Amino acid sequence: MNNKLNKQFYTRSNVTDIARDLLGKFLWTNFDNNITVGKIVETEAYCGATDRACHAFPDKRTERTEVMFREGGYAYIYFVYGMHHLFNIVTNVEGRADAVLIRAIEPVEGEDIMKTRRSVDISNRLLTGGPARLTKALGIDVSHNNTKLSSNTIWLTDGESVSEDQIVATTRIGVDYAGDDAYLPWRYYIKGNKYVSK
DNA sequence: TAGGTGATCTTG
DNA sequence: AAGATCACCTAT
Repeated sequence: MNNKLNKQFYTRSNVTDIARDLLGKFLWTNFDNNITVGKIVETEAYCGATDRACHAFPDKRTERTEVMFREGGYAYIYFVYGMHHLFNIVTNVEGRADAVLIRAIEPVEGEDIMKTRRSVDISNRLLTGGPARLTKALGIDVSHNNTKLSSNTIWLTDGESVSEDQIVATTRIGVDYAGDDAYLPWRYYIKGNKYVSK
């Protein structure tokens, strides 16, 4: 359960498969010997070639989206609303701009460090449920953009297996600008998990 | 439910 | 060069 996910996992071509498979996986960070670990419980898939909700649509290379065109297994982190850092996992082969947004984790290790970073003293959804809450809890910000996810600062491991009947697929959050693509059921979460965002 | 906050992309 | 927009959170 602590095996690092390998390149074969990240470079598969179907981003929605990867978004589902990421549920239950463990996301680790180690900054200045502060180790924090969360179980991924909510994800969203984005596809640069076909999906209007994706920053890289339609295969548009800009300074910001360049990392999404790399081969799978890198971090795409961007800054929004003047204050929030959102963490994505780049997938597919080089030249295909797909990514999975991590929307919620459940604390596994280092919960006290997470509380300190978040400046709260709570042990519920408000600690790590929500894409900006989890990056803050894990100490991730845009300076970690482009990090290879087999590094020793940010990485993923096998975690816990999640069966198909525990997975809910529904529409993505905050993508109303995407026209019909806003209705794609590309948000996935573990049914009943308390850390899933609202 | 509204306001905060700044990078990014378009000319709204 | 300026203005709208934004894969959100917090406190009212």
